[in-house]
Amino acid sequence: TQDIKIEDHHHHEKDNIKVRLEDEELWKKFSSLTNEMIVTKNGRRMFPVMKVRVGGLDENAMYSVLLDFSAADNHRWKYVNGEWVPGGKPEPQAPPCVYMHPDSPNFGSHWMKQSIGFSKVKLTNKLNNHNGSQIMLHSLHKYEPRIHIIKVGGQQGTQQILKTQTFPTTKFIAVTAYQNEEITSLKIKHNPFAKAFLDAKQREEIDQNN
Amino acid sequence: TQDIKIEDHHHHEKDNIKVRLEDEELWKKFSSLTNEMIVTKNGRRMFPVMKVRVGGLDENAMYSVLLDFSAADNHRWKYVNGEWVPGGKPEPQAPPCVYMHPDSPNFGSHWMKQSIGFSKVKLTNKLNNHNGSQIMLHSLHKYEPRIHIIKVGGQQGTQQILKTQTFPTTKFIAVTAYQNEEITSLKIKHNPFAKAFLDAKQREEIDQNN
DNA sequence: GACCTTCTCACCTACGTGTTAAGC
DNA sequence: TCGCTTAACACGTAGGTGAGAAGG
Repeated sequence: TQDIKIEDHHHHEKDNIKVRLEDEELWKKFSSLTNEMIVTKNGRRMFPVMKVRVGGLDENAMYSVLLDFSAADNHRWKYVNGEWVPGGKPEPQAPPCVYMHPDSPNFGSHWMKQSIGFSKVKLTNKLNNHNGSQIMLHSLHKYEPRIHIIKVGGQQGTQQILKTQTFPTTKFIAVTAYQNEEITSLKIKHNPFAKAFLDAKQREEIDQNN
Repeated sequence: TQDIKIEDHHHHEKDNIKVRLEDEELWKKFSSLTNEMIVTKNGRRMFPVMKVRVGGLDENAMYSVLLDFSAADNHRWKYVNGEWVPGGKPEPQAPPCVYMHPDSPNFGSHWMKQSIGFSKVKLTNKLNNHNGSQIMLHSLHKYEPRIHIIKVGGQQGTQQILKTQTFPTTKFIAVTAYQNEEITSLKIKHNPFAKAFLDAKQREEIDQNN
């Protein structure tokens, strides 16, 4: 029966690959308010950061891990009266570019020994000639991040998508400036780089409660 | 005749690999004074930074690039009367650890498209349990940096050293504090992270000239 | 004492934040 | 005007320097 298990494992390699989102509680806080991500000319990091844990890879095989953003719909969105509402006309979506995790390519053992963070990816609203760290998105459109696991071939350089995983709680609307103040407060509260605004915001909230 | 060339290329793959040092003029300035590198408990970066340009790899094959430090001799060195002199007894050298460039493993095309810098490697005088970014050296011993090109095998995970290159101008003595003031001045002059001391030192030099 | 090592420090580099005012 | 975008800015994180005093 052990032989059968091993054979089974090899025949269904793809099915055994698991991709789990980390920090899901944090993502849910943002998601429940409709998450927003800033896009700038030079590119802005995501917060929260996409972070996944991968299992089921062959320790000695070579993989790349990719991140991209699928258009959640074709609408343009608008923030009116404290609510996000879809705009009028569906627009054709440009083909989404893809971000390759900087550790790529690497062995299955590398990808599985610790969680894989995408802190370095930058979201932009300009078509940049720059490096591969920037992904172009359309402002005021909704996106859903996706992780792809790719098997890196041997000498012939072939690449094959083994697994694609989406994460509904990580959906967001790209913006050039935050629309929902509650999103701003959550970002300031949890992102260490925004600590400069933490005390000020906290004081405001306290003042409002008095 | 073209077929012969291609065959020849494959038979002598190793011989075609070239590893060239960058910033050699800068290295020479330090080398002419006998270069020193600080080692600390937590690890200190090198300055100048080892930076090489590699050619002659197979674009689609997978390689890792390694850095280590061979003992230039078995002596302990001493700085007396403004000169480095070898100490008395030759000592057995511990096996040198090796630092793997963080882009490893990667395709030949990746390694060849731009120069490969080792800015992140840290030199330490303690056996650290830490990560793989630190290399342990013995203080007051002389070392010569080496670059290794390793071919990463396919499924079986084999690794084979294809090329080892040393760079005489990058030799240095590991120290816990700079001995030669001229080395200190050169480091301050060229390392951006030491800019805090640039003005002070410059003023001193100017004062000495008056 | 002489020599070498360790620790703390001020001062940088490098760059990630939301804010705000100006631009379109 | 209104809606959206841009650029300059103050204020953080994160960490790389040699100096200098203290330790061994």
